[in-house]
Amino acid sequence: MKLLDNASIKPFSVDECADRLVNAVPLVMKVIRKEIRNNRPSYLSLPQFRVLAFVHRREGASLSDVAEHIGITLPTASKLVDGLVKKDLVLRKYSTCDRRRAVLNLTAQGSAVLEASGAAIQPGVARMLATLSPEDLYVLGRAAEVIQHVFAGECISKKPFPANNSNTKTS
Amino acid sequence: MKLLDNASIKPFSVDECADRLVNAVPLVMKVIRKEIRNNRPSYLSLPQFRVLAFVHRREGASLSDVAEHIGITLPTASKLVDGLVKKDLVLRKYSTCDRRRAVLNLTAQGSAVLEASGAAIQPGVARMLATLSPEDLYVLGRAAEVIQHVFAGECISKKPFPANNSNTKTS
DNA sequence: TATTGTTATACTCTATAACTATA
DNA sequence: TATAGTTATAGAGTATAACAATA
Repeated sequence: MKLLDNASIKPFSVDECADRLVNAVPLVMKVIRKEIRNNRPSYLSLPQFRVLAFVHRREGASLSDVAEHIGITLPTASKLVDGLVKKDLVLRKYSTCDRRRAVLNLTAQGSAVLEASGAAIQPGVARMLATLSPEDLYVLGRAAEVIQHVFAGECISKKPFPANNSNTKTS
Repeated sequence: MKLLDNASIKPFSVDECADRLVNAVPLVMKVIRKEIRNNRPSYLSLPQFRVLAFVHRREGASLSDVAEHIGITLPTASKLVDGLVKKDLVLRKYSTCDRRRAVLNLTAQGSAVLEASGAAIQPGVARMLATLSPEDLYVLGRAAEVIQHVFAGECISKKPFPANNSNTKTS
């Protein structure tokens, strides 16, 4: 598929592109954060919400996975998960293969809470885009693809995706 | 300037575009945050860095401006600024027109610290983009433009830009 | 001995409530 | 009475250090 009219575009340098990205991305992030804030239950802090969302994406994740991905230390992750376990949103078992390793999963209630909140984020952003031309929408959609391709690696744990091990026991 | 080969593109819906944005933007944000973390002086916390950067963008801003923009309460902003003033990075005077209103400015040292740190963020992102094709760079650059256009309003205080009032006195 | 996670401790960030000073 | 900011208090998030359990 031919995307651009190559005869007429003036390409951006890597540096200029990075500049623009550094300025633009936080603007979107601010809206996303606002939506999360407004739509999460009041008893869930933002860091807890992030942990909950991560466990959703990576059922069976270990505490180290959480810490590494969210960018916090192990003790902090431990305490955040403590809170989620107390609220009955996350189930913390320990792997029978390696009994040191925690195996985190959402409870039914955790899934419900996350879905209810998460569903509200996208529409908030969509409202901002409502007035854009099809061409602008296309540019944004394609840019998101490029970003996924280039930046996704940063977001994936170096460790293999944890098998959703059913050989677990409750703590 | 003709940007897209309209005959061949399949436009994204607003919803799909929002979906993609919600997934892609945090990936870039994570890299930006990492760069900030790695390049700010160790005596500056991330919230303090954000306040410092805001005062840089809005010399003469009030405490309320800081609180509203960063998304924190007035007492929190007050304490963060306290720390910056103690570190001699921010100067807090009070307007002579309205003696309740704080007037915040960077000290020479504050400017120096911010510039040194800030300069390092963009190259970190640029490194991620090094392998992209000119076409992908173009898409990212254009997307940033669209985002600026649509989302910039969210980031601007509703109040008029504070005049850099020289009629101030030290506290 | 190395790895996974927890506990202890201390500090920053954060908000709500109550207050002061100014308008 | 309303607004800008500070202070008091309490709770959450954070990291480093020390520890326990397991591999």
